Amino acid sequence: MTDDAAPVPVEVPDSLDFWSFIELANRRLSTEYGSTHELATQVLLTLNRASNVVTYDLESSIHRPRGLSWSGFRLMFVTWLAGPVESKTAAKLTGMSRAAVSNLTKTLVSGGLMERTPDERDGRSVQLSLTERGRSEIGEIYREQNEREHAWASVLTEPEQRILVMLLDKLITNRSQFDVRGRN
Amino acid sequence: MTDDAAPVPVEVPDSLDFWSFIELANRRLSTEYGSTHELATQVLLTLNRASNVVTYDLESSIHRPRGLSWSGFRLMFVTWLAGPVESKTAAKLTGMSRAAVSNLTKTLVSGGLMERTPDERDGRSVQLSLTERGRSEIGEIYREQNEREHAWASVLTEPEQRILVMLLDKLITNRSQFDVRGRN
DNA sequence: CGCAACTAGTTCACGGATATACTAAAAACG
DNA sequence: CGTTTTTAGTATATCCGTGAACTAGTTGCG
Repeated sequence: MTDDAAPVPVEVPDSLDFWSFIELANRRLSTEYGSTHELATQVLLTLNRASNVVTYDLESSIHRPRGLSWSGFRLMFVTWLAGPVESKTAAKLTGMSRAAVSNLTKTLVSGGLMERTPDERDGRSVQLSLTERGRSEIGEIYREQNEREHAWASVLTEPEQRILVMLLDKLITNRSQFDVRGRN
Repeated sequence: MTDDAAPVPVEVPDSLDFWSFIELANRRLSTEYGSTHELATQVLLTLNRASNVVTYDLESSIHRPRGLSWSGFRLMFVTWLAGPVESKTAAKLTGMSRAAVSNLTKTLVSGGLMERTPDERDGRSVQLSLTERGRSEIGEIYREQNEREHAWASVLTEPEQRILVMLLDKLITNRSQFDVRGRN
């Protein structure tokens, strides 16, 4: 294993970008840094980058122009599809913290897109639902986003898309071997 | 196509979670909402969620405890592997905005992990590099992260991992058909 | 040359997300 | 029943990242 003292000068192509960097990383990690689980790094680096690129594109082209944040969209989307939900459940389904949901809700309620009604049975919890306007907005926004999602996904064939989903599912689901950190 | 007026009450299993929600979304979108590019939604939803779960896990188990943010790690990682880089390039390679790099650099420099030296040829730009300590830190941190990356990735066989990388690459690279929004 | 256009980096105001600590309601349990 | 523990949600402080506006250095071109 190489020591980590000197920054070995290496041919670093100056036309490097977000993507070709992964290759560079791969090369340097294996040749200079010695035994690492290099493929694992590549998988996760690629996963992250793909996700970020797509998310940023959707957020900036669709949601921001309408004054909605990415998280705002997610919360509305979840509420739209999972019916009225407890705040807690919304947090689980969107993958945000409960605090985040609480804050976001405030914004969306004051914007007239969501409603927060106290639960009758349980005095602690709150039911989130969309207002009439919220419902029609999310419908329209989803339609728009879906077109763009389609444009993204279409560079893969349908079988490829299914395999991708399957692999990602497997990556996340079969992870009971170690204790994963999750929000809350 | 169904109208988007009433929130149709539907059996929403109350044991719904982050992952099974994708199924529910799929079902409702196709049965009630009519013709959407449903598979596209599924692909991108899954992509995002997988990325978020893994990122959150790595950040909270490895980087936060050491007082480093996820972005801080990324910036150091890039600087480590791509040698001294201009701030602009670092932004490209990490996928952050130039402003983010500028802010982060301040923190890392004052923490003694990075150095910022003005470029001799171009009076506007700045070269970023790691300090001795930064270099040894990132080496150690990477080692640690890599173990956990390995644990994550190992639920897939090696060929599966390669296919996953390939599909993600394709998803992102072959997208010249439409104009993707990127930072800066 | 000299002015316009561009480029690199920084600063600032803002929104969003987190962790922590808190309030209040419900459940558990003797 | 009453006390303890758990659970739902919210307020606060803080950090991080963004876009936009700004400064300053460089390049292009008449």
